[in-house]
Order: sequence, then structure tokens, then C-alpha cells
Amino acid sequence: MMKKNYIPCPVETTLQLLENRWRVLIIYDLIGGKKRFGELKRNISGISQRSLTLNLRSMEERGLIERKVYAEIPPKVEYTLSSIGRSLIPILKSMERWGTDYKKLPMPLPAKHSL
Amino acid sequence: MMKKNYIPCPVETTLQLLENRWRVLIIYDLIGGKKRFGELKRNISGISQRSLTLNLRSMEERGLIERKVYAEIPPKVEYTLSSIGRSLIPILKSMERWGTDYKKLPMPLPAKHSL
DNA sequence: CCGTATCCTTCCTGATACTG
DNA sequence: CAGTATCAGGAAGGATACGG
Repeated sequence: MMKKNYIPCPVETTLQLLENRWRVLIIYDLIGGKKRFGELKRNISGISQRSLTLNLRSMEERGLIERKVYAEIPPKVEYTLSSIGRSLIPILKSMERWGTDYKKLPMPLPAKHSL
Repeated sequence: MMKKNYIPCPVETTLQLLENRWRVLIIYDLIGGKKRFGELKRNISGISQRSLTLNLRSMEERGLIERKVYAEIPPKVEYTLSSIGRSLIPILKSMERWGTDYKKLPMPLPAKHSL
């Protein structure tokens, strides 16, 4: 199935880990330090509870974030970036910079809302 | 519908323009200079003709790329990055760098194939 | 060569309701 | 508070066939 000389492009490797726009925004939010589930939900505009849960689980499995559960009532869960997650920060920072500069342009492009 | 003090996050602005993984790979491929449709199709592993066409059209509309049609038989079309498209190069370069470094890790993470 | 037109499937996501 | 379970709608994307 695999072509003989197929060398996966490094950008593609990165995209496979970022996976979708929610995950990028989750990582971006976690740059500011540990966050509880509800905080992430509030900070990431438009994400559903289900999507947030699914993405957090998968990111945990892949080692991008760490999840710490406190045995308390009411429950408390904290999410943080792992060291691999933190290694992605430079990418996020370039995106942040670009988005900031872009807003200064005289003629904004039409932007759709999907990813 | 708009919350009073909603300030769209700059990262989200960037994500809205990148839109999906194919577009990121298209831009990445165009960094190397102008490309014909068939070249893009060959270089971007796994993309269908339909997806490539749709994404190129939308990227052209949004001003990320430029499309030049030569009135020849057989047809010839060349795609290049616009200046706004080129302004995204630093982001792509960080992704490239990250992907390259990541492959050197002793324990690769499980990578899924979707985006 | 560079597309467009259809069809079809799969995945994503939001909505909603319920629980430890 | 931080989830899980379920359902349904839509949109993205692939496969295929055909056209200028």
C-alpha cells in the first residue's frame, strides 16, 4: 500500500498532531497555564462539551496534554501542556502573530467560520 | 448574536484562513515557486482532484493565491502565492521545523491519518 | 491538461438529557 | 463540576465519469 519512496512531509506530520482547529485553540489556551474543564469550555468560543471532551481525551492519549483529577466533591480536573505540547508553542505564537498583524490590514479578506 | 465584548482570538483568525490541512499543504508546496495543477496534484499525496480544485478556487477568492491561465492547447494553469499567502510562510516554516524535530524523538506518538 | 458534475459515505458537531 | 450517552443534521471529501 505504501509507495516505495514515500517520505511523509514534515508539515503533514505536524498537521497530524494538531488534527483540528479545536485542538489548536485548546493548546493555545493552555499556554497560559493549567486550566479546568469549565475554563476551557468558556474560553474556547463555540466548542461543545462533547467536542471538548473528545479532543481532550485524544490529546491526552497522544501525549500532548496531561490530565489531573482531584478526588473532591465537586469534581475538579486540571489540564496542562506536556513537554511535547509545549514544544508546539512556537507554532502557535507564529499563528498568533500572523492573526494580529492580519487584523491591521486595510482590506480584510472574507473569512468563513469553519476549519 | 455577537457578545458585547467578543474579541476574536488572533490564532482563530489565522485558522480561519488556513481552513484545512489541504490548504496548508498547498501553501507549503507553493513556497517552492509556481506550480501547475498537475504538479500540485502529484505533490500533495492523497488529495483528490475535486478537493484540490475546490480548495484552490476558495484560496484564490480569499486572495491567498493567484491563478494564471495560459490560452494554450493543452491547457496550462499556474498557481502562485500572493503576498498575503507569502506572509503565512513563517507559520509553515515553524510547522516544518517541528515536524522535522519530532521525527527524531525516540518514542513516536501514535499518529492518526485524519485531520 | 485542467477541470466540472454527480453520487455517496463518513465524520464532525451540536443539541439534549442524564450521572457520580 | 465534569463528564457520558444518544441522536440527528450537515458538510467535507473520495470515486467516478465526462467535457473544453
